[in-house]
Parts: sequence; structure tokens; C-alpha cells
Amino acid sequence: MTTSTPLGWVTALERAKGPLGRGSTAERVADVLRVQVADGHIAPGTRLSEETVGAALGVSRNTLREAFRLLAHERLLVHELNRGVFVRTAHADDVAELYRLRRLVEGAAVREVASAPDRAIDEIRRSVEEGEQAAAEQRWPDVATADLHFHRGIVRLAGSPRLEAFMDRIHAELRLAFHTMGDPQRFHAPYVTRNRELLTALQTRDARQAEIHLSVYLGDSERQLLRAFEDVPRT
Amino acid sequence: MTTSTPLGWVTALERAKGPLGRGSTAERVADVLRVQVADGHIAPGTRLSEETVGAALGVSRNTLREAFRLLAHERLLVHELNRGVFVRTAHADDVAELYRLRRLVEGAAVREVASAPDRAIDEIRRSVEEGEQAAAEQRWPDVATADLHFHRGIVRLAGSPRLEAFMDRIHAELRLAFHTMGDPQRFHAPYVTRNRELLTALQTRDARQAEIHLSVYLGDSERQLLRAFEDVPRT
DNA sequence: CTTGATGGATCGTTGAACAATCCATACCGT
DNA sequence: ACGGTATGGATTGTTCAACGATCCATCAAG
Repeated sequence: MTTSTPLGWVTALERAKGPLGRGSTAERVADVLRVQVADGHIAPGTRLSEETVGAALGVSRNTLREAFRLLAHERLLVHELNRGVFVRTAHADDVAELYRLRRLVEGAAVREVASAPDRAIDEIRRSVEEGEQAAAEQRWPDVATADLHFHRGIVRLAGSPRLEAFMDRIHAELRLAFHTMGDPQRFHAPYVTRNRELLTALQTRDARQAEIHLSVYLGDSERQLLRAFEDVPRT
Repeated sequence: MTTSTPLGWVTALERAKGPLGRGSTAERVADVLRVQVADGHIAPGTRLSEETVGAALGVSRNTLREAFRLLAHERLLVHELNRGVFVRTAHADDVAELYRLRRLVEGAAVREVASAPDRAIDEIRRSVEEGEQAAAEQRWPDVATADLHFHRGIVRLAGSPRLEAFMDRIHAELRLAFHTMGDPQRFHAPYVTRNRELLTALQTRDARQAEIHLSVYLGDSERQLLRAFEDVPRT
């Protein structure tokens, strides 16, 4: 046994134990449903029957309902009394608000770049490279998730785990909006180079320039998505 | 029957039915627990036994667990696997983050005052008067809630219900931190006049001035709370 | 003082049960 | 044909009882 680092290996254990003694069944069920919904494998508007899903995942109705409560609170699912839970379908109003929110929060986060640690910017750089790599190999789903990581990195500049968790949910809801529109994922390809530009602004701690890039990015992205909503004006 | 306003009474019904045919039992349970906890009637750190609370509210354990999941997701309760749920106890770290968050979000919201409707500012004015009235009559708990309404009004300037809901939870969590410190509620009294100052800045759409007032307010409030944490350095 | 064993209390999860609600269908009178 | 209404099946809302798993305080032993 290496008794070398009296404090080192203990904290290492603490870090490792995270993924180990994971959560309750309800939380694990919520986890798998969350990715299925966020990845668009379950179409928006789909009703999730307690019996069907419960049987599919091998859990009881009660446990499943706890998981549903979680996801409904995250706004990925919509809970209608006595009718069941549905995968949320976004509307044009939602898109407008989601982007207003992103402008406000991500804009404010970018402004904090001056007081952000280098590590945070490194993380953003990594997500940019991740996206460039994926784009070069035309792995577009990966481009989309890299874009997600990029914006999570931006939010992280604010240094608030709570805000991070909140914006994760906002970004997830936005993904839902894309899926509602049958999102051709190479949609996100053009933004790879933009992210690189924003990154260089951040690396030089030029908050002003970064904010401009971000504003343009969000404006274009919103326009693009809203145009899709005009073409397919679902209820 | 007044058939007078052909559209009015219909929408009036819609509004009225809201508080009427309310949500599921789990949601109603969550509602009552939420106010009990947020008002500090259940001390931070208290364990909420499923059996005890279930009996007290006359609901089954399963339904109660759904409610717990809701409140845990709102961070009012902490869910520890196989140990139960507890009223959250705030730590100094939390306080620091909560204020960083408020500076970021409320600051950004204040900057939006230019594009905010008059109605939004009226609402803020009302909360200020509400606080002044309560302070004059030394109803300090009401002063505290008026202060809460004030800041909710500020957040509302951003025009995003999602952000509003999020910040409501943040403010609730902060209240928890105050309660953790045995909050003498007249704590909030000095801020009544500050809110008035901030309001006049908003009324003249002077975002710059308003942001300064807000920044000072939050700085002082944070210092005050953190000082309390030094005196009572609980685990 | 640490280690290990014991037992009780509480949580986690399940399955069954029943009432309440919704929804599609069929029925009815005009 | 059409609007309103009954009917019945399917699904949700909620409760209850049960059992294994886990935690925790206690106590005994080293």
C-alpha cells in the first residue's frame, strides 16, 4: 500500500465513489429516460404510458411515477392530470423565451471571463476542438453535442453550479424544440467556426468581442429555428 | 346571469378554475410543505420521516415520496439515500454562490429595464410600498416577504417565466440560509429605503444607476449574512 | 479506543387493489 | 345529418400491505 500521499489518495477515492453508489432506482430510470428524450429517440408529443414504460424498464408503477415527477420538473416531460405524461412539444413562444434567456444568462457569463480561471477556458477550447474534429469527420450528432458542451462551458464561466444545472435544463429543452422540428443535425455545422472565433475572443479575455460573437450566434440560431417553426406550424 | 361581457366571464372562469380544481395530491402536499419549510416553521436539518409526515397530512407513503421528489428537486429538501429527506441546511459556500448568482441574474435583469413594460415597474413599485407599509407598522415578517416580491419583480424585468421560476427557488433557498442562522427578521428593515432608491432609478429607466444600487444592496446583504455564518460556524 | 456483532427502525421497491377520470363509441331525439 | 348523452373500457391517482436492504445506536470483545 502506498502510504505516500497522506491526503492524496483519500480525496481520490472520494472523487471515484461518485459514479459508484449511484442513486435510487427512480433516479436511474429518470437518467435513461432523460437521454432517450433529449436525444430525440422518443418523439415530442409521445405519451409515456405507465404500464408500457414500467414493463419495458422492469420497474413498478410507483417507482416510475417518481421518475416521471423528476423529469416533469425538468420540463422534459409534461404531466397532465389524469391523462399521463408526454414528451414536451415546444412552441414558437418557447423558442423565443429560451433564446431570450440564453442571451441574458450566457451574455452575463461571458462578461465574467475576466475573473474566470484558465481551466474554465481550457475546457471550452476542448469542446471547440471536439466539434471541429467531429465536423471534419461529418459525425453531425457529435457536432451537436460538442456545441452543447461549448455553451455549458460558457455558462460555467459564471462559476455557479446551480446556474449550470439550470442552463443544462434550458439547453435540453431547446434540443427538444429542435427535435420537434425534425432537426437535421448538420444544422449545427456552421456554428463550429463561430465557436472557434468566440473562443479566441475569450482566450484574449476580450469580453466585449466575445459578447458580440455570442449575440450574433444566438440571433442567427434563433432565426433559423423560428423559420422552421413557420414552415411546420404544428399545434 | 350577466351576459354582459361576451368574452369576459369566460376568461374569468378560466382564471378562477386555476386555484379550484388544483393539482394532484402530491402537488398539494408539496405546496404545504414548501411554505412550511420556506417560512422556517420546520428548522433546517430536520428530518422528515415518511411515516410521521404521511400520518400528519393523511397521505400514503408513496404519494408523499412523490412530493418529496418535487421539493428535493427544488433544493428545499435534501434526499439522502436510505436515510430520508431533510430540510436543507445552507453553508457559507452556498451563500456565496447564491449571491454571485443574484448579482449575475438580477443585474442582467435590471439592465433590461429599457425594454420592460410599465406594468412590470408598477408591480415593483407596489412591492416597495408594501414593504414601507409593513415596516411602518413593524410587521417584520411582512417586510421580508415584501423584499422577496421586490426582487421577484426585478427578475421579471427579464421577461422570462422560466428564469422567474428558477430565481424564485434561489430566493427560497436563500431564505433557508437566513433561517439556518436563526434570522431575526427585522434584519430586512434597512433595505426598505434602499429598495425605494432602486425603484426611482428604475422609474427613470436609469439602468446604470439601478445596477449600482442593486450591487450595493447585494454586497451588503451578503456580508451581513456571511458574518452571521462566522459567528455560528455549524457543520 | 478500535473493531465487530446484534437488533430495531426506516427507507426502497414491489404488487395488488379500488376509485376517479378520460375517451371513444354507440345511442338518441330533433 | 347533427348536437347532446349514456355506456364501457382503459389509464391514471392513491392507498395499503409486504419484504428485503440499509442505516444507526448499542453493546461486547479484542
